[in-house]
Amino acid sequence: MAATLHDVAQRAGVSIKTVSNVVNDYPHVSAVTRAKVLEAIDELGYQPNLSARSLRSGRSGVIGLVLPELSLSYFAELADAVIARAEKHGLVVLVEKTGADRDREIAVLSSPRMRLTDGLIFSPLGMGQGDAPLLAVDYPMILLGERIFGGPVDHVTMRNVEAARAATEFLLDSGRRRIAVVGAHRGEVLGSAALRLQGYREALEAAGVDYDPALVSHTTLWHRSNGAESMRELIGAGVEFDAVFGLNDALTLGAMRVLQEEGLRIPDDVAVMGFDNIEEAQFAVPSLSTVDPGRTEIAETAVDLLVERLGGAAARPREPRELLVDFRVVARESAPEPARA
Amino acid sequence: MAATLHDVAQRAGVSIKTVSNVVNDYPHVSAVTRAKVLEAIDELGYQPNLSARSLRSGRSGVIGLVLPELSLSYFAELADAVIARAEKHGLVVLVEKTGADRDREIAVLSSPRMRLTDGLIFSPLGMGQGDAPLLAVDYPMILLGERIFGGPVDHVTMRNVEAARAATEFLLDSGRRRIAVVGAHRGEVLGSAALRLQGYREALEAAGVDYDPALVSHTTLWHRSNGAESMRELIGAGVEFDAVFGLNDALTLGAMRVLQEEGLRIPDDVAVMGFDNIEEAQFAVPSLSTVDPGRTEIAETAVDLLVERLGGAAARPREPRELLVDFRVVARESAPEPARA
DNA sequence: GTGAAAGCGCTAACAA
DNA sequence: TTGTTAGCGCTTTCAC
Repeated sequence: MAATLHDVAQRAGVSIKTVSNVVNDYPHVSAVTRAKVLEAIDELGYQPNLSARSLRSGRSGVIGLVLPELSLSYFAELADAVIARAEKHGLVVLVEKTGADRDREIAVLSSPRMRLTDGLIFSPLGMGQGDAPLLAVDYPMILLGERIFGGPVDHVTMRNVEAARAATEFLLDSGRRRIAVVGAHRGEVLGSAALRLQGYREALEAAGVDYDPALVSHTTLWHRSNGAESMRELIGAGVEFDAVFGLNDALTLGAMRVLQEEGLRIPDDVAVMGFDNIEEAQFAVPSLSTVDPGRTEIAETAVDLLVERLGGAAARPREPRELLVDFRVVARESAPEPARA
Repeated sequence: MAATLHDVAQRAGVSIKTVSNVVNDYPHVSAVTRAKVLEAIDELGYQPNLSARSLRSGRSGVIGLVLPELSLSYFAELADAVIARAEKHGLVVLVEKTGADRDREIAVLSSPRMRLTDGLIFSPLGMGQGDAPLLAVDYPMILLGERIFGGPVDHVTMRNVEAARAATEFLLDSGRRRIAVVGAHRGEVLGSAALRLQGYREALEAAGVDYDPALVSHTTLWHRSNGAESMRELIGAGVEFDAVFGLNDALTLGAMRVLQEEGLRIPDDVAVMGFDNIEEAQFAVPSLSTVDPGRTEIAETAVDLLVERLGGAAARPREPRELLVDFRVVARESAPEPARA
């Protein structure tokens, strides 16, 4: 049986409260008493019972992280960063995955299994703008992603439109004019796909290049296989293009693979640009030019904001906040830096 | 304020115990009472307080997963599978990462932050065989990986030696004789690197091919960059080889990239074989032949064993168990199936 | 089939 | 500076 505060108190010959004070670093404890207590703690191998502490204090020291899928590199790297940052605040992370399914996302918001977390970092992929009211939960929550804007909670996200626009401009600057897009979502107005496509269109327009819908291929998911498939379709349909902008890196890597199968040279025949800057992009063949959307900063900001919300009601901001992190275009072999005039 | 059992009982006009019975699906409750209670639960939006339940019952419904790093694809995919399987058992997963640091691994074993988990799935990378006694913790634990064997806990792992031997034999069968190895760990006797190297040597010996230490390159970590670096060293040293066996996929993909930078054709000049079968291997250029070590099965077995240990003491096996999952060699472009006689 | 009461281990008033 | 006491919300005997 594990030792309790009681056991420690008995052994040290003090009251349970004194032990509690020592354990919680309450300052007004005499050095002698403290030493006695610490010794007893050591001898008994005492470890506080977190369930009890949590029941009593209403705080568990656990935050929840809800993601579509951990096997997608983007989310794996995000989770890694969240866990690292949480640890700095003395918090541990409960990871839940939804498979990007709207119903499961909604369910998790009111799931009792999540009740033992102090707050949530929530990255939906199935829910949409219309579901925003559902985010008005009675615990602290930080929203990630670009499925819902202006909701009732803090929101940390990337500059999708601007970043996609910059990526497209990068390709335009290097002389490309027929830029195929991989990974659009049909009928989507918000969401990463729609926003990035919008950035693409803005860049074309600014450069006076006509938008050609034939260049835009649609997928449901954003895995490597979807990118590969889209690229086969584009090529099969005889669409001419001199560049590809993939709406995320996984898609783009899949597409790049098919380009090479087809004997197209990268970047000579086709320049390729991705989005996400996952670690893999750097070691692909050829290495993938992409947009670094500030993933680590998103993770860290999300944790920091959540911790703020967890703090005393006094320090807690009343209004939901919208935070945008910085991005940058990373030039690699698949789309080298254009020679600037 | 959230509703409690008490509130529900009051509203339904029954005792707190009856509500508890309904919540816990205790069978002997009359249909009328049950309906009344369920209605009250619904009206109040009652959600059980898991901290209280956990304090009282001694079980939290949370299991811990301790990994070196979530951003390594192998572990990300492992975590994904663990979370999926845990959910089937109604459990949620707390993920902790250690950065493969021995001290942090040891610390996490007795960390109070882990005390609110019912049990642990533990994948160390820094601890070694000598640390086996530290695994004798007083909560259920399942050990993964190949750093410690014959320890005091259940252990689920892959057939490293046999799988590496099969991979090497595959290369030998396709006529390769000078097989470079990427990712060995100097001085290691146990651990994935040592075991896989052993399999490599066994295959060579069985085929009557001499072992040449010059072909074996060493790394500390197993990231893409380490594989790339090793490959540059091998080539720089003028070592001749007609195949590469990378001790994991990430390493191998890094190495493969350098091979291509150097103008070597894969598999014509150099056949390449990895280990892990991460999703990326399938979409690399060229697609990577590799060993599927049964990652999903490892994850699922680990969760299932842990759940068994979580169960009543009656059903609990007394002796630590050692489980090995099946592997298979996956032939792709980087090392095609040899033409069998 | 249902109720009453005890207590899991801890924290936070309040007292001393 | 330290001790006493009352719960946090739930499960679990044990009666009825």
